[in-house]
Amino acid sequence: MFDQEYQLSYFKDNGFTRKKCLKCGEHFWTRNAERETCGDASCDEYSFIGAPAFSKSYNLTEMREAFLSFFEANDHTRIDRYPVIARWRDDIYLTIASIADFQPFVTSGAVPPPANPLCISQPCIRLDDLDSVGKSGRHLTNFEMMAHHAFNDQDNRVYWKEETVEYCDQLLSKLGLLSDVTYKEEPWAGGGNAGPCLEVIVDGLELATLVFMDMRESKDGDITIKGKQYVKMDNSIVDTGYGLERFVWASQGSPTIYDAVFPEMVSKVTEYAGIEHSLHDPEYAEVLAQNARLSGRFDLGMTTDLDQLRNSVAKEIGIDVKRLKSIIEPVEKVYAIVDHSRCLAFMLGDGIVPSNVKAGYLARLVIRRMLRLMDATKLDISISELVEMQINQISDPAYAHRSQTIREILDLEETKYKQVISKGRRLIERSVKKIEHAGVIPTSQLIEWYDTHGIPPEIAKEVADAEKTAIDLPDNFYSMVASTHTAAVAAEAEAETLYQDRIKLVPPTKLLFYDEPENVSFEAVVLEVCDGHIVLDQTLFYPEGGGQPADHGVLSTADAVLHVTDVQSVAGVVLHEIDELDGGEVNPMRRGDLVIGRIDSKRRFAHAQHHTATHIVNNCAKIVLGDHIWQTGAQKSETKARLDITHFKRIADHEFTEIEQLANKEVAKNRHVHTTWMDRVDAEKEYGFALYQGGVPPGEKIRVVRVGGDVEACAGTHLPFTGMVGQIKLLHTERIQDGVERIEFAAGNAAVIASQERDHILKQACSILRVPPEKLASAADRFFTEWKELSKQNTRLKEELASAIRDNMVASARSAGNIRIASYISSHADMQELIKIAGSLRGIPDMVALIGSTNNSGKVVVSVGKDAQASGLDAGAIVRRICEKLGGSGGGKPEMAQGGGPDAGKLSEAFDAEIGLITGCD
RNA sequence: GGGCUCGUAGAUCAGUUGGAAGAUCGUCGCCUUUGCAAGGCGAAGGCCCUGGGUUCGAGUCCCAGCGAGUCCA
Repeated sequence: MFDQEYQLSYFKDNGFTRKKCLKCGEHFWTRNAERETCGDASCDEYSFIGAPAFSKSYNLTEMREAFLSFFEANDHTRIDRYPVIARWRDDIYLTIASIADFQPFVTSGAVPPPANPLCISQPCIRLDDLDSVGKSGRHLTNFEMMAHHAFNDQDNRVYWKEETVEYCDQLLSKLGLLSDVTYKEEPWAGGGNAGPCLEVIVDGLELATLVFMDMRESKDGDITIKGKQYVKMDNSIVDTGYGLERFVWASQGSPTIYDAVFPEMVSKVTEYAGIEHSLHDPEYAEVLAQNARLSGRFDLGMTTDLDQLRNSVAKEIGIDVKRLKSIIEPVEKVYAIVDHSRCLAFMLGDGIVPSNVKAGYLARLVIRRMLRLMDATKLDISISELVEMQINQISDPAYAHRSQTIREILDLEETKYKQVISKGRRLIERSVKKIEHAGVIPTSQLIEWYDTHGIPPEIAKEVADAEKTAIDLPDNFYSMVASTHTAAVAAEAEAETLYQDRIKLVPPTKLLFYDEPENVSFEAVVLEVCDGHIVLDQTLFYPEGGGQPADHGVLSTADAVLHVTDVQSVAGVVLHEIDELDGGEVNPMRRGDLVIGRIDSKRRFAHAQHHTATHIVNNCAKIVLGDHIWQTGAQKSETKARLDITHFKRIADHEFTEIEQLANKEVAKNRHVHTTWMDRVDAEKEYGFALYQGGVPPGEKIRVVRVGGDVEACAGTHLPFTGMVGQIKLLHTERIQDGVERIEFAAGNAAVIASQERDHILKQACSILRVPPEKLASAADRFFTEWKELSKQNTRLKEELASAIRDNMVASARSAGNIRIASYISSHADMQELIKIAGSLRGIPDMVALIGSTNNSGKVVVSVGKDAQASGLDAGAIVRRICEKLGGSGGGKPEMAQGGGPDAGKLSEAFDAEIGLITGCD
């Protein structure tokens, strides 16, 4: 496929020939006449280990600089890296490639790139190969993708394949490449785009990928790649990715990428793990080197591959597999720990807050994994220290003032993890003791423990072993867990857009509320009527969006007044939904009608107050809690608003009041609220991605709203001055998810009403207890304590009363054969009292006691002594017989039972009947 | 966004088919001891998370809420 796509004159002019790989059958370009294989990892062994591929050894900083300055010298603009958390995207959590920085708006052509052509070194995080990290010698969770990008469209052609390959070739020789390079042909597809691609391979290692993106996915596309249809795009993008860490590794020729990328950290952690001396052992060195050379061939996603790798390394060196494992596994764990620590440095440095959902969950995943590895290697150091070391290595100035928060987050996570583990151990110990005789702990139990309690099966095994209990832990445990989840994944139904077909034909509605924020009425022409929805040429009605509800109001013509109850924007066209007409009247609006619209200004004003207040509160939360605060959602109404923010612990009372005070100070300053339409690129440059607190708006121009220190891309209606918010009253906080706090508050008149409501509650409570408000707490405390004491006293008294009644009953008991029978009816006793009496009587072997109360409904308790039971009497049966007569039922144990029924008046009669029955039949 | 689990004494947790709220540790008192540790005896300590519902009767079953935990996307 695409054979012709790769016939570059650069190849032909520079001594390259096209060959077919003897092993994998793919085509590649090479200068080396003798080369028969493509050079890819599965076809060739690494040959740079111990024999560097470049004439000079580079570290990360040197290599990055060499790359960027090379492209700068070739007319590329160097741009700053983006965060590893993809704030500007709503389809992915983490930045997985440099091109992700420019998706979706730049790649689609909707927004111009920040520079063209450009070069960047973008830190990326990919957790797909988490299991291979440390073992494969080349996998990293976190890497920097050095890249140069050129964005071509019909008006502006920057460069394409020829230049891209030439740059690559020149860069390699500038870096001092000693070996030969192969360019392997490989069509690329991903994220809805596709195109031809060349993999740049040196000494068995893929160093870079040159993607020529010129197709997009389309159902009726004429080009098929990997089972999907694509069409050619009008624009085309040079998307390259040069693996910084791989270049450094190849230049050093160290056994693994980890040794090349973070040598200091590796040696420090090996030291902490107590294995640093063994690394100097020649046997170890040999094992590690062989393992490194061969591991490139294996894709370690599967356990079988790992076993194969182990076997072939053991064979090569001539040692036992067990011995090999004992040598290599601790080292692999150290590599993984070091890798994870850097991944976390980036994640937390860029502001991810660990959570049980979204990107936060990914951070926790890595944290937990690292802690587990640290346990396994018995590292006597805290996770926060290791991550801090990495932060110092990265030396990003923005990270410096976050280190305090990062330390706190990690220490908290470590504590939480330890709690989970110790809780898990106790849980397992308990269940192991329970099933002692049954034998084996089933896999299903392990899955449940892992799934619901987060207990890793390794820990379960450890505990079970210690308790000498068998455990059924299969190798494919984690995939078994995964399979229990996939069954539950529901298919996402594609939402059908309202009146899609008809709206397509209507021009976008002109939005008046931005330019005329104070205006409440307007004139417009009806463009379209879809049942109860009216489309106008222009409108003052704000359509629901950005957590702000729609405006309400009326649309009137010469002979009709229609109430607008909802307003939605569909692809730029605003639909005004009108209230149902009386008696099924037909919508009187017709295309071309002239209407006068009037919005409910009170409602609009309340929304604006809450919206502006939301920005203020968000900013104050950031000031009080730290700059890891990020809005994850917001909703406004007329009476209150809520704001969800990322925070790693509960908001404390003093923080709550501090935010409230700060917010009201901002209101009092009565600052101007600036709203401007800006080029997206300029706005991002000036304010950063903090703009996208409330989500990412589409389009080249975005509306930037500046409220004091808070700057956000926001389409909502705001007040012109902060003072118009009036007052902000924080109502309460809620933890909607681990790592996400919800602040609820009211603004303006709603704040006054909310305060009044609270006052009212306070007054009510005070009047009930007859205390002034300042004494309410102490009074409540006193009453509660007193109430507890009185109920205890009450219980004691009931016991005393019970024993007095018991004595009376014993004295008045009637004999019937070899049993005695006594009864007692109270007019006020409750169930608890009756039970106490019965309880004190049931110890008398030959006693049958019928105790009842006519308080509210009929209540009955019956006790039957041991001997009486032996003669065939059953308390449960007696109670049931009695209660049936009361219109109820009951039950219990043979020695004591209780019940009741609504018909209390029949109690005495029922008792007599029962006594008659018992004495009669006995 | 979806799934699962848990809220009972200061702590860790039991609590059978719905039928008188428990254990262990800790606390306090007494006995034993020169003292401590340990042991023996005893005691205090509970809005069974909250609110509805079902029921004669709910810690237990159902619904809603609050709080905590965990797995996955």
